[in-house]
Amino acid sequence: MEFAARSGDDGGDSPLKEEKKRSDEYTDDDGGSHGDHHDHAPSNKQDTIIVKEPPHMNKTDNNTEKSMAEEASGTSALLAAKKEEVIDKQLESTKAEMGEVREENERLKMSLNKIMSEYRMLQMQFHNIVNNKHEDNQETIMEEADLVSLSLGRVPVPRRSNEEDKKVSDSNKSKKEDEDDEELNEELALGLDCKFETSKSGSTTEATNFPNNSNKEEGGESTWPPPASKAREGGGSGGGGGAASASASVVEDEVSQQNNNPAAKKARVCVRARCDTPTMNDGCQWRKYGQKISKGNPCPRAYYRCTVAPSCPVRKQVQRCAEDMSILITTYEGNHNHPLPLTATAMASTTSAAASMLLSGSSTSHTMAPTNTATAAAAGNLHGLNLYLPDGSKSRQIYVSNPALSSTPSHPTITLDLTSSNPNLNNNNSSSPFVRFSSNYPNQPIRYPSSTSLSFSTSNDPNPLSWSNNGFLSSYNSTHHQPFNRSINMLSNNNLNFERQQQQQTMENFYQSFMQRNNSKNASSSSSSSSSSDPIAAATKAITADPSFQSALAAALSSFIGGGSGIGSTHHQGNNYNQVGGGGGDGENSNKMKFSELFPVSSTLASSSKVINNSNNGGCGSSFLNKTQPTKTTQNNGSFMFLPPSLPFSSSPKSASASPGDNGGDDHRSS
DNA sequence: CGCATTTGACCAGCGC
DNA sequence: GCGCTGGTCAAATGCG
Repeated sequence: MEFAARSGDDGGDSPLKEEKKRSDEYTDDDGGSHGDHHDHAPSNKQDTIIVKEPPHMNKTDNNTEKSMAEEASGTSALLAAKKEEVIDKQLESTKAEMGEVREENERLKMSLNKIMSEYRMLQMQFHNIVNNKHEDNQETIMEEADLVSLSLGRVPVPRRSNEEDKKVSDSNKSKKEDEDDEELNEELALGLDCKFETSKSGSTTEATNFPNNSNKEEGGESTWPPPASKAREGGGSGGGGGAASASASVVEDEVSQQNNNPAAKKARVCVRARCDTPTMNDGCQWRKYGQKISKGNPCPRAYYRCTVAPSCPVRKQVQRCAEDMSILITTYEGNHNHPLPLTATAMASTTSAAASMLLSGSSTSHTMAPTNTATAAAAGNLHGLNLYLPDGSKSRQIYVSNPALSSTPSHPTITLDLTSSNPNLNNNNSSSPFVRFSSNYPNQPIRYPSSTSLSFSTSNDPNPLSWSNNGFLSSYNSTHHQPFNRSINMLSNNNLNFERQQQQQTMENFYQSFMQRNNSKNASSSSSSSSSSDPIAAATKAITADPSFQSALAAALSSFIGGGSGIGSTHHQGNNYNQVGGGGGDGENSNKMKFSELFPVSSTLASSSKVINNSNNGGCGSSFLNKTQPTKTTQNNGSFMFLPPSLPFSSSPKSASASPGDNGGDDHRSS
């Protein structure tokens, strides 16, 4: 800047000075030699000739003619001289101006270079600051990693930081600088996202958004394109073959964005819930297009497709549990490409979030590109999610397993077990229902020990969560929702990346807040034996001591799991196309179920559309245990407060949406 | 009559 | 290559 300022001062004065100087030089030259000005020299010769010729013309009138000639020659000489002078002045002025312009140009260049250099320096400084912060956070997280595997959306800091540092060191090269610019932008975006959850809605939608509303469907990671290999797919009875193909292309785009992971193409969300009716009323309209007897289960599997929109690619499979006929296994596949009914958003958002978790993990397991490390880490963290929900003697668990093996990687399935009677899988507490998300993604490294859990619920919760008509968890008050409302609302932007980021940010904020509180609590009241040796218990204590924080945590988790629609996002429900599978909470039926009723659940682990039920009393998937891959699911000894999005399944299915297909074996097929 | 469901057939993927 | 299985199609059927 110093140089620029100085040059600027020179630039302000120098043009005038130089012009004046050159003007003086011009006058001097005009009176002196004109050797440089060829046009000017001949004219002087011409004047000389004119002066000399008259004597040869007439010698008689020598005097008069001579005087006239001299006068005329003098006049013409003056005129010519003036012309030449004017021309020379113009030329000189022009040259002066050009020189001025050149110099100005040079000064501008110098200034620009100076600014660029300063910009680079500031950029490097910013990089360093950001990296330091990330490293600090990462260190904190890694310190607590064995205690809480809840850093769902955390950005993978270490790799990124290293590479950026490396790039910063090489910032002299232009390419590197460009890369740094990109990196910087990303960093900046992330940083802003951390602070302003709503600020990125528009910026992050370019990749996954679609020009029209129908393309919003693929915002979710739960992109499940219809089987492209099957030519018959488009011409189904549902009609809309062309639209279906368009949707398929959209899905393919989405898939291609997801690291070309074939597994991501067929991700599924399996929901296990007790339901006396043939099917759950999840709010969407379904049309049954097939039914088959699946291996290992005498109960037929019914195939439904969404009929809300003719081109909607969403499929769902409904099947009774073989061992417990009261349990209905509903598997959702695909994303709605249309606005969902208000009553369908709960389930849709829930499944979308689950699929998002699953696919986020899947996409990262195979792609280690530096630019995608954030997603990779998030995914890895997702698979380490292990949440328990102790409710007095009972505990609810949300668990995202991270199985390393999968029999059918092409069908990664995440299971949401909402059955109430299943005993806790890992705990030997026979009466501890829990919600469990499981995924069967193969080759997924476990980033966080799955055995860790965090319990911070109170045994006697005065405010049991319940699912109200409009999809709110009624026990939440608006105050507790506020910190998360923005992020939740933004989740309805139908952008996969954004949604994921929002979820990550929400969880990250939550985590940070939690850790702060935890630390403070430990500092103040560390009398318990678990304060130092058992950070889990300490965290539990810290959280249980603060009901408001429990609610905030619940909101965060709900927003994460439910994709935001579950809490305070009713205004966006109509636009939430991102959901996986059918819709959800049948708010119209107003099953104001208590949370404990909705999520007393057991844990299941789905492996390639086969459900592993670890419960002792017969989850429907237990019969498939022999076929399923052993997962790295480990003992979950802790408990974790979790307020999952409610899944208000209507017990009385409507004729339109409820498909009686699951006849419990009435209509067995043997294809 | 229109729509949804049923159901036999077909196709593709996978494992042996 | 063959058989098994899952998934889908589409004609037939049923229902309001």
